[in-house]
Amino acid sequence: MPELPEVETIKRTLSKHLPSRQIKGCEIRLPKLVLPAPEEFSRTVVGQKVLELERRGKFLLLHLSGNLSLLCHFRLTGQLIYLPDGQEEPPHTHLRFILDQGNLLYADLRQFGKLELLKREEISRHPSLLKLGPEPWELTPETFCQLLQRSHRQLKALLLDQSVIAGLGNIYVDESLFRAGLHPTRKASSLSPEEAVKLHHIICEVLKEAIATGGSSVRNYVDGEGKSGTFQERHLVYGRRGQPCPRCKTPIAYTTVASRGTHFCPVCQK
DNA sequence: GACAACCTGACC
DNA sequence: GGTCAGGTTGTC
Repeated sequence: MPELPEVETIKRTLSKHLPSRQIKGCEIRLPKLVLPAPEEFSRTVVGQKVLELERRGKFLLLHLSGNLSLLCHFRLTGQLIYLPDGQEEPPHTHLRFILDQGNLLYADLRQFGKLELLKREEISRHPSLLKLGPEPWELTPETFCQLLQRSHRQLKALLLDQSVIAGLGNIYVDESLFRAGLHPTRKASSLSPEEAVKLHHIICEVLKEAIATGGSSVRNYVDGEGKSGTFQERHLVYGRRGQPCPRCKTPIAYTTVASRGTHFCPVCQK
């Protein structure tokens, strides 16, 4: 499930192939995937060139010629893959951009993702992007600290809130809280300044490490070239329920917090 | 502030 | 054959 490190990896891998490519054709097989409706979407996008790629939180933006931008969100199982000519497309491919060299495919098992074509100036007014909080490393430790101090919410619920801090999802929240030794249900305001600063540092470190290893390939995540990441091999709690805690050997607990499956060590996380 | 809805496949 | 997985939006 693409969170910040996965979307960043998709951006980086696609950036090797897409800039300067021209869109020659567009096949939309799942009408609800796109905005505006398929006919207008297709008519507008065909003939344009890809200029550059940008990531904001879990959103990917493809900036196109003609003052256009394609706003992509993968939700749980979306994939955006550059496919050289003559190669077989992955299952659940719902959209195919035919390029002057190769193809750009959008595949999505659960069909939750969205591809929205916008005029470039509409980006700054888009409701989803307007709501988005800062990237984790754009927050100073002091601002992060104040943010927690002013919230009575559970730590996990706060960190998952994209309007507070952009890019974290279930995997990286669980991993960060374990590494920080903090219980997911702790009230955000109960953290000491030292704990808050440490958590902020750990979040940034975990995300950077995940980007460096190409993201976490749990479920069906692959990058823009269809390749898996390896950060899942470094997960300490996520997906390890019942297995011994790497620090104290207590079985990793699994409960629901903030309506999400939550992995943590009941001994190490306070 | 909690939770259903959107979907399909993997798993019990 | 039922449950669960989880990001976001919309509803209560």
